[in-house]
Amino acid sequence: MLGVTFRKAPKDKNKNKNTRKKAGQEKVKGKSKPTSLDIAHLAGVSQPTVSRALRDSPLVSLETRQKVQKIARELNYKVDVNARNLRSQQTNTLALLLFEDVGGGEAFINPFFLSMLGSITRASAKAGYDLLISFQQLSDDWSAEYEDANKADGIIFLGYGDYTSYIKRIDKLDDEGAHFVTWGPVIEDQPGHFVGCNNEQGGFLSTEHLLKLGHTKIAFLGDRSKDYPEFRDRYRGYQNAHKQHNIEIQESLRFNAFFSEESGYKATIELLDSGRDFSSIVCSSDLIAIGAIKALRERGLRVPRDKAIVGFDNIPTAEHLAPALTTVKQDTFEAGKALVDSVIKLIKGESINSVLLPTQLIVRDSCGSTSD
Amino acid sequence: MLGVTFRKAPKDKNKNKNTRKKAGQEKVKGKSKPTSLDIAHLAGVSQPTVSRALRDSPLVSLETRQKVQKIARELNYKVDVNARNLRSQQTNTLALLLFEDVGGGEAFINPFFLSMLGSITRASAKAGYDLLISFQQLSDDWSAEYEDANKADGIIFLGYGDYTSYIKRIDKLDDEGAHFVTWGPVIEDQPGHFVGCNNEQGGFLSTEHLLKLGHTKIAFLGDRSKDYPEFRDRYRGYQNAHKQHNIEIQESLRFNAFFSEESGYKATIELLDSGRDFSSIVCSSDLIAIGAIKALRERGLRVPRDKAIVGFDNIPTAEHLAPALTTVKQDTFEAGKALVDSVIKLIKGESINSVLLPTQLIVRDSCGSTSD
DNA sequence: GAATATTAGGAATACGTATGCATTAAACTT
DNA sequence: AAGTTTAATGCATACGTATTCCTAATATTC
Repeated sequence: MLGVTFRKAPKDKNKNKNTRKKAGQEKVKGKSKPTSLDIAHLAGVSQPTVSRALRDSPLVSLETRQKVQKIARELNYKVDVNARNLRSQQTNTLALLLFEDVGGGEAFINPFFLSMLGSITRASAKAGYDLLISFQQLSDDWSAEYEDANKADGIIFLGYGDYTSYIKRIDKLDDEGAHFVTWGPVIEDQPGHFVGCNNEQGGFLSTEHLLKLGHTKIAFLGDRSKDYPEFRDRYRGYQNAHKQHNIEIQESLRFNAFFSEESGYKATIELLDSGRDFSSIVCSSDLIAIGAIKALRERGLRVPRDKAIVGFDNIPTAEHLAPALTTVKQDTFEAGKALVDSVIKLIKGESINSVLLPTQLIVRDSCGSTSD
Repeated sequence: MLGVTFRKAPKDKNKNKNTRKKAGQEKVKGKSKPTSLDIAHLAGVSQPTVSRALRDSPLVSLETRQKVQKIARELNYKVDVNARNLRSQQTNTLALLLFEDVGGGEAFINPFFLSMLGSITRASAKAGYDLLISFQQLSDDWSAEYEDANKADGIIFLGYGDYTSYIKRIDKLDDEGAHFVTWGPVIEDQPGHFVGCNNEQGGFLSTEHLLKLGHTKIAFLGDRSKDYPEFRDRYRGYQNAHKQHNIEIQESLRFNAFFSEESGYKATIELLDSGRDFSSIVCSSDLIAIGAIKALRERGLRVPRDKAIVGFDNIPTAEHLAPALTTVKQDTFEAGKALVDSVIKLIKGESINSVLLPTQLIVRDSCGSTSD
């Protein structure tokens, strides 16, 4: 019973074990990879039994299982994922689609997303999924063909702002029953599920911090259009904080700025050139804050002595800035976990709700005295 | 000839187009995905013809090709990559294995690698390959099963330093004829191909910069073991620069530091506590430099007035540090391109050489007067 | 106008796995 | 002791594509 014999006489000519070659390129040193059939022969069992044994199916006797697994180990056998996926119609892979409108070339990626990318990678590894990563230009005619083509079981969308430009596609995805989760503010009337930070709360925290420090003329740097809902929500927080402190908002202190250092710089210059009176700035992102600080410094203004600054995101650079930036932390670690958890639940057919993560104020030096 | 008729009468019962379900989970809204066979029927041709037509094979008449492609578009057909890969034995996918010994948990990823990750992602997208990303702990019993399991056609290894711990596996990979490229210093006697920056040149540039500024007592913060060849090479550059300027090196100014801010901090404290005389520090990485600056500042020393500092890597934070960090730039953009190019060449069976990228000194403020 | 080359497309099959069903032998029931 | 359950395994097949022949029809040659 233990004799390792071929149950099936090897089919005369075409048992071409070592003749086979990888299509095209010559793998000089490569012996062809072992298959479950090879193991079956060596173990004296059938291929299906090998398949079951390798996955520890109780349908196979313990003895057989161990024998098969031992042989597999010796041959350094690895299941061919393409065959497995094809057969089982699932891939055990998540796709991460990162939307960022870098103007091609070597423009650098927003460090906040880079952090997210890191945490998502970790989370999906921990969950036992492979992760496929891809950049998409907003301008592209992207087709989220990842699930259509059976490359992935689910999709995570990552990107700032202008989701409107691909909402129609999201609609289609939804129709097709794809499993996807989008990073960003929860948008009520949109299909799909969202994971995002509580931007309104964040805007509230940072503004309140300044108000408590006695500031009353607080500028706001962010976008005014509806294309960037996270900015809109941060502004709402800014409004709420003012309301709660009975301080009137001056609309004229609100300036457009987007995600880059440059835009923060420009907006601040505009603000300064406008001649309007202000003592501090709430920035919608850390990059904007960096630009703002640069502009202020150029004009001979010191932070926080002359103007106080708050950022948003808590990118790695924030703590090393001079002055160290007081900012609102988005917990990328938790966010990554939540995104991955959510898609996986979707894949498994469980129903989920959108997730709203809390934000946290990180007080450092850019607002001056940290009186509480 | 143009009549769109079924060449083959649809096999009685089992043409179960819409009965089919994705194994396991119910895709409530999901119609089953169209296959090449579906298109074949609609176009009145055979499945192989569809396969050829979709890839614009000249074996198919232009007329037929267009008809098939039109139908495919209408059905939103996407080739099933698993089937394709299984059949063609290639995946059009690269695997990026990132080795970093984060102590589990939320430890953050070295920003330099994050940049590399970004550039590799871009480069591989540009080359038409999907990218599979995965973290590996050095301590793990990792098995680079990506190519074995036909998940990827080639592998990129990314990581600092201690490659010795997995060299045996690399050996095995090499034996198996896997296609892989490793980021890091070229190691002569190791199998495989490398892409790396010219660390020796970088070390030379930074040290020379200080020497030209008149410094003669220059400390070096990096690793002394052989486990981190990049550090060893940077030190060599440090030595060469001294030699060229006829300045004696003081071995006692060399301290161990690895990749973290903490280690840079500790090393600097040690250095200060040793009471040895020095006027500047060459740091083996920007993170080390950040730690060093922090330590100096704590001791009431100012950079660059009291001590000059040079870093290595040019991470995004470097320019925002106070003072802005003079450092050696590793061009992550080019590096990503080179890595991807190299693996792809390997996959295509072309022979390649290891690549040594030039480094560049970025002069900012941390070394004081930028006399030339 | 017969022989040959060319073109367009189909039939058959392989890629490697997972699963529904059938089969056999052993264990258990009454 | 005959029937029934259970355990362990094999058979056949499907997943969806790409490729290697092959065939038929048309175009080309002398």
